[in-house]
Amino acid sequence: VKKSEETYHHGDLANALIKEALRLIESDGPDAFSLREVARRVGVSPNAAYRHFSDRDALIRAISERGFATLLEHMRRSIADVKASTPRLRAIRCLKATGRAYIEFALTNPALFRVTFGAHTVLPNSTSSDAAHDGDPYSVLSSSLDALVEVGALPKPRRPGAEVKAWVTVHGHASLALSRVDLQTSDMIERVLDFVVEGLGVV
Amino acid sequence: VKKSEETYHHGDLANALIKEALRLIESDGPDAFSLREVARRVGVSPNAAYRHFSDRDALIRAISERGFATLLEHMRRSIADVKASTPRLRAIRCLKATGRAYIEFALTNPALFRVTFGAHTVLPNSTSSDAAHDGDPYSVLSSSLDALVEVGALPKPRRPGAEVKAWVTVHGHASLALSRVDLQTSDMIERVLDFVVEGLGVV
DNA sequence: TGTACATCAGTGAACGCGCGTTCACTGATGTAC
DNA sequence: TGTACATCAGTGAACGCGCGTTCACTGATGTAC
Repeated sequence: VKKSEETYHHGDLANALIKEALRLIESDGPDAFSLREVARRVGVSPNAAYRHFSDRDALIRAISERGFATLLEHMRRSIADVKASTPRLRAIRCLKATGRAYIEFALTNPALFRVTFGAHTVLPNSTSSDAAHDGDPYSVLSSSLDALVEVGALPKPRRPGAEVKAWVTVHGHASLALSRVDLQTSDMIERVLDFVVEGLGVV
Repeated sequence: VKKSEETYHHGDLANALIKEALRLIESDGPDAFSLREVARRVGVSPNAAYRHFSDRDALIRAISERGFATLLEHMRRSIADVKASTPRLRAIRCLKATGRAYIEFALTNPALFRVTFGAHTVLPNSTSSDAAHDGDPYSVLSSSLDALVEVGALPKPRRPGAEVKAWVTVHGHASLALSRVDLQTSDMIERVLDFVVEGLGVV
């Protein structure tokens, strides 16, 4: 992987293309993306990409998946960092951590965020709702809401539909913050997280 | 305007281009937009557009402005239709009407919604907050929140920051509903509107 | 009311560009014996 | 350990395409007298 510059065979071209595509998109916007430009930046001929992706769309899909994975990882780390003296406090802070991670991800990777939640993205479905495995961002959110119920911080009757309420609010803040600097301060972020907690009826 | 098909001079080309651009975007997605394609559909040579728009970007900007205007009109009409027996109920329903109009606008004109709130859009600023004139969607929201305070439905201390909370939530629902059919039902829309009202602390 | 002429709003052809994708190819690598 | 050969992962040239934009133009319209 390290001496890849020298060899005829790149070694890890698929990953290199995705990485470079991310950098390109992040610096010049989602519209600047093109297969040729990415190949150019990696230092490879345009059609080399076709060894790894069937076409332009396949590369975009790979980028989008990378986005989901990054978001998921960020949420997990954010939850892992939570410190609290009581289970109730811990559950509340974990919920807020998921939302904070989501918004921070958007602000740190604005273009990737747009691609990930772009027009053609099929989002994870809420139907697979026994979300014990936490394989995607939505499941992580579900679990943290379940935890709130378990510790008695969220009345059971208020549990249904809580995912959508939380997600919608956090997603809206993340989206709008991309073009409104006044929403980017951590103060405003904490405010919306508090709004979610309140609105859900956490006691 | 009616016999425009016959004449050499179109008569209202600027408007015709915007209208056709909207139709194109709505049927084939924002990426399908091109100056040439729009001109082609209007039945005019590609460069005729340059009589009315300095370049491609100017046309896009015009489309985006049209989007804001349509949204604003839709919100106003939605408010005008509100019926209520008490001032308090009226104020609450007006707030919900603005949100409903916003979401309905997004669902009715998904591509326009994306363009209007796209990457390069500068959104109205909350600094011009003596919003008595209601010249943009944000001001309409502000006014309806003021009305809630006036009738005593919203405690004054809860007023600050209410715009952002409401807007963010509604915008998030609108955005996500574009790719999630399960959020498109009027049931889910009413649910998120109730969530906003509750979360704001309306009594 | 009629005419001269400036101005307006379109045409048609052409430009250079970067794109996605395909083709026939070749250098590097891994494997069987 | 050495060699033959299949396979893998890249190259380089070319394609057709639609794009935004510019050029010199012309037909239609409005205005001054």
